[in-house]
Amino acid sequence: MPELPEVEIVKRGLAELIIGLKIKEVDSSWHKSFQASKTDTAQFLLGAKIISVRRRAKVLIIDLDSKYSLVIHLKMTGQLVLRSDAAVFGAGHPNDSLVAKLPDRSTRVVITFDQGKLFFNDQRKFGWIKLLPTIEIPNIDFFKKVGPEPLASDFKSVDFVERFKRKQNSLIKAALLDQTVIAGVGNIYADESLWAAKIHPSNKVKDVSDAKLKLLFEELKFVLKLSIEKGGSTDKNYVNAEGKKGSYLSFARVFRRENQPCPRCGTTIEKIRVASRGTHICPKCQR
DNA sequence: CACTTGACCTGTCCGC
DNA sequence: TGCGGACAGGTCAAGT
Repeated sequence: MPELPEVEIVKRGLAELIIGLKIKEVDSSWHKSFQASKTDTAQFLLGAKIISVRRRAKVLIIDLDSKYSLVIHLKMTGQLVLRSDAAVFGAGHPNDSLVAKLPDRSTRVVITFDQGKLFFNDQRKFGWIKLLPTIEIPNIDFFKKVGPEPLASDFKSVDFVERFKRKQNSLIKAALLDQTVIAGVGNIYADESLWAAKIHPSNKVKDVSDAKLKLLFEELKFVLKLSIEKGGSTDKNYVNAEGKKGSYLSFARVFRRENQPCPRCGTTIEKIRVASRGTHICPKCQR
C-alpha cells in the first residue's frame, strides 16, 4: 500500500495535525521499528518540537527544532495514526472510533506529544523510524541513489525516457519499480500505468518505443494524481494519519481485478508473475 | 557490471 | 477444523 500517493496523504495529514507539537515520550516494542540511540533520543527527540513534515519517494521526514529528524519508511504494512487529546479523553473527537483500539498488537512505536499520541503500527515489522541529524538525510544511501519525483513540475517526459534508457535490458515493470530510476512507484501504480499505456510488463525496456515511454509517463502521473485525490489505495492495512482508508482501488482498472473484464476491451484480466511480483494485465490490450 | 532472487516478518487464504 | 505452503503493497544484500 504505502506507495507515493499513500505516503503523500499521510504526510499531508500529519502536517495538519502535528506541526508545533512537543514530543514528551517515545516507547518501542521492537528494536528494528525505532532505531535511535538512548543518548540521541534523550538529547534530540524528547522535548523537541515538530517544525515540518516532508516526503521524498516513499519516505516520510518529520523535522524537529533540535536539528534532528524522524525518518520513516512504512514498507508494506506500516501505519502512522494520530490520536488527539480529545480522543484520548473521550470527548467525541471525529476519529475516536477509528483509533479507539490503539495501541493494538501491531503497534511497534508510540510517540507521546504534549497533546495526543502518534501510533506506528506495522504488522510485518518491515518498516522503521530512524532519528537522524536533518543535515545528514541527503547523505544516506537511499537518498543519494533515488530517482526524481514523477510529479515534480521540473521533471519532463524527455527526462523520464532518458532515465529508462539506462535500463535497456530490464523488464519495463522492474524498471518502473526501481527507485533509482524514478521515485515512489510500487506494484499498484506500476500495473495501473502499464495497463493504461498498453504495455506488457514483461517487455524489455529496449523494446518499448519512446512514444510508448512518454505515454507511460503521462499515464503514471495520471494514476498517481487520481490516487492522491481519492486518499490512496487501501487493500488491507493502509490508513491515513486519522485512521481512515483510501478509495483508489475502487477506481483501479487492473490491480486486484483478475478474472474481471478489462474496462477497455472486455477481455478477462489475468494475474501473472513479472519480476517476481504479482502482476495484473489485460492479455489483449498489453503486448 | 547489470540484473534477479532471497531475506526480512506476520497474517491470511487456499487446497488437501 | 487442521496443517502446510504460497502469497501480500518494499527494499537491501547476496547471488548469477
